[in-house]
Amino acid sequence: MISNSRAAHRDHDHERCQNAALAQARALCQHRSARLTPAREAVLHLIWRSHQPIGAYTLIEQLGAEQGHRVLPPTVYRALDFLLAQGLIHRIPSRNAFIGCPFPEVRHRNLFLLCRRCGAVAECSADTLDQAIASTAARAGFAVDGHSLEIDGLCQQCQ
Amino acid sequence: MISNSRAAHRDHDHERCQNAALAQARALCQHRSARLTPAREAVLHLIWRSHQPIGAYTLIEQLGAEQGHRVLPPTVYRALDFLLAQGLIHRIPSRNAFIGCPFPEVRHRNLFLLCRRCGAVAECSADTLDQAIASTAARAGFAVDGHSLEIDGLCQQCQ
DNA sequence: CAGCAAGTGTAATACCATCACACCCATTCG
DNA sequence: CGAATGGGTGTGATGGTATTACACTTGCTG
Repeated sequence: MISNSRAAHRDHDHERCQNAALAQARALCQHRSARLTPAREAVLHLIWRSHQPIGAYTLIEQLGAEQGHRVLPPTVYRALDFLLAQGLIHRIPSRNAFIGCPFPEVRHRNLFLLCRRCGAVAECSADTLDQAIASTAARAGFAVDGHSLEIDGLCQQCQ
Repeated sequence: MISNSRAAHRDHDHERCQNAALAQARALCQHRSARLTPAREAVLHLIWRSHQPIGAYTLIEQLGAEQGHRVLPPTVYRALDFLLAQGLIHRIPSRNAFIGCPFPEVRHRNLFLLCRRCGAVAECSADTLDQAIASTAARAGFAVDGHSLEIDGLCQQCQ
């Protein structure tokens, strides 16, 4: 099992957390010959400002403020598409919002822990859970491509 | 484990399936003293016309056609809110769409099997999976309120 | 019958996402 | 060298999803 809940749902040195994520993203993109352009990196940076999922229009607004001029939706959505394709971020469907992926280098299936009080989202991956999903689907004769699992509740610090 | 995948993902007498769902909804609402008004029942009926999730604006359009006059969004959203609160339907976040619940009388956690080919959605509930989710969350110190699990893939008939 | 709560109708608006087209720029290759 | 190509970006318009605010009705209840 991998998880970033100890960071996401607690006080921590987020400056460091954020810088590590960006450094990793740069390294990964270089390795893949994927172009992490200034626009894309700016969006990733904004997403990593917190552990709360952020909406596309908030990004548009903040990016506009940063750059001193109006930013239009496709600019941000294109950056988001790239970051999603590279596995650097995830979309949280129930929130129509985006969150940085703490494990972009590892192929994994996701599980999000969404705290209803602080709003922070942690990401986990657990083999036992993947197996339970696979076997439940198998019992219905269903061939699994992928899944999305969001768990709502209270993180340890907010209980 | 409960599941409606044998019906949802196969040919079946859907007329019967639909009538059963409506009858059950009426009985349940009566038992709870919840008012299944004509508007609400009309929306539920439209949702049960198929096993594919249906969007709010499709409902608005179809309801307008049925009633012979323009229907506005709040009309449908209010009905949806009621049906969701009564557990008679579910929302599929990744699709922004709604699907009838085959087990409204049973308190359960949901798991949806979404077929990418035929578009039909089956609902399952499995204790082993609930336990795996609970234990994974527990390892992160997370107190679970509820969850949403969507599994994408191919149903048996579409493989 | 007054007061209240639930349900409904309507217009307007907010929020989320995509399309279509133009332009720029770096790379490639004749 | 220069045309062709393809990826990335800027911009206006549009499409799709959901909520707010306010007015009105109806049925119940004190």
